Amino acid sequence: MDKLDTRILSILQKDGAISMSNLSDQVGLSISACHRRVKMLEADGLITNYAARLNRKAIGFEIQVFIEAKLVSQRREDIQAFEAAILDMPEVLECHLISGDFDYLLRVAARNTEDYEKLYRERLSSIPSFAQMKTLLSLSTVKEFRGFHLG
Amino acid sequence: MDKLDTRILSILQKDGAISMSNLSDQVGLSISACHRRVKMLEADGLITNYAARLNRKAIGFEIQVFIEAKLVSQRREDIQAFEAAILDMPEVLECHLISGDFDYLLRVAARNTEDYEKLYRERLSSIPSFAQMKTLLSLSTVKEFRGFHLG
DNA sequence: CAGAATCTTCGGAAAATATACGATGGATAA
DNA sequence: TTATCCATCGTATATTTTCCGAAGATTCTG
Repeated sequence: MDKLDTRILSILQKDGAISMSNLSDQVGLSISACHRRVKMLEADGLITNYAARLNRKAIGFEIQVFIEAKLVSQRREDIQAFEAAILDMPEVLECHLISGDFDYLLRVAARNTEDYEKLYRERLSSIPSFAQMKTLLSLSTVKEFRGFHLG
Repeated sequence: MDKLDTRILSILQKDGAISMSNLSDQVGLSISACHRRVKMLEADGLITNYAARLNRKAIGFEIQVFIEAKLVSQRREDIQAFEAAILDMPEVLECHLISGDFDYLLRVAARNTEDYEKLYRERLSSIPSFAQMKTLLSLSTVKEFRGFHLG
């Protein structure tokens, strides 16, 4: 991954729908050379996919919450049961196994507070291996993810 | 935003580089009708942009960390100083103002532990309004963000 | 039922993407 | 040093996709 690839990735992170000719101009390559590199970056798995980013509030998700969750134990069955349950809940946008007092950090979006309360009372709390949680309500987004800082 | 728009958004969240003919097939519209709706969704701001998603580890960021941060006070100047500093740090991928014991939740990526330590000792801790933090090291990603669950 | 909205199909121009092929330049080995 | 190989580039060309308008059909709604 040289300077040119880095530059290509930086641009594509910000604008994945840019045309090849525009992209090639910006990195200083011919269209075909640029095209070849992009395909290479895709084939090598550096670019996993392209996606439309949506405006969370505009599509009706008023609430965003981070949840620190703790399990009843670190036994394999409990871990697997919890992770399977999480993977099966589309409202849980992401989930990370973490170090610290808690075991997992989740990110959840909900249309409103009722939906969120329902989710956490009826779905999260009812996972058998689930022991305890701490809710961090996102009051506002100071900085939104717009890609990694390369180079 | 009707059923068709929802369907279009769902698909574009997963694959922002899909061709119009493929997309229109999947939603059951003609190419031009589908094209019109997509442009509308963009113009209305439901779709904010398109982006390439990168494989974090493949591009060399071994470390991902969540940080809960607390300020010395909730005075306006301290808040503004902190947020300005955060916005100026490209290693901080996102930052949310949150409810709870801490004031902010950050997500940070670093190439290795040394880079991370350097970042937090030299850059984060040195923000004047910064008082205290708790690091949640991401040990593994159980579920990755792949878009909101619509409909 | 009438009007509004939205769809479909068709067509063509413009733009973008993909492919083929030859040229250049650096690295390696005789 | 020179020949050869390999990676990467650029130009040119072929193919596909996008964009946008027009005209008529269909669906929804009051």
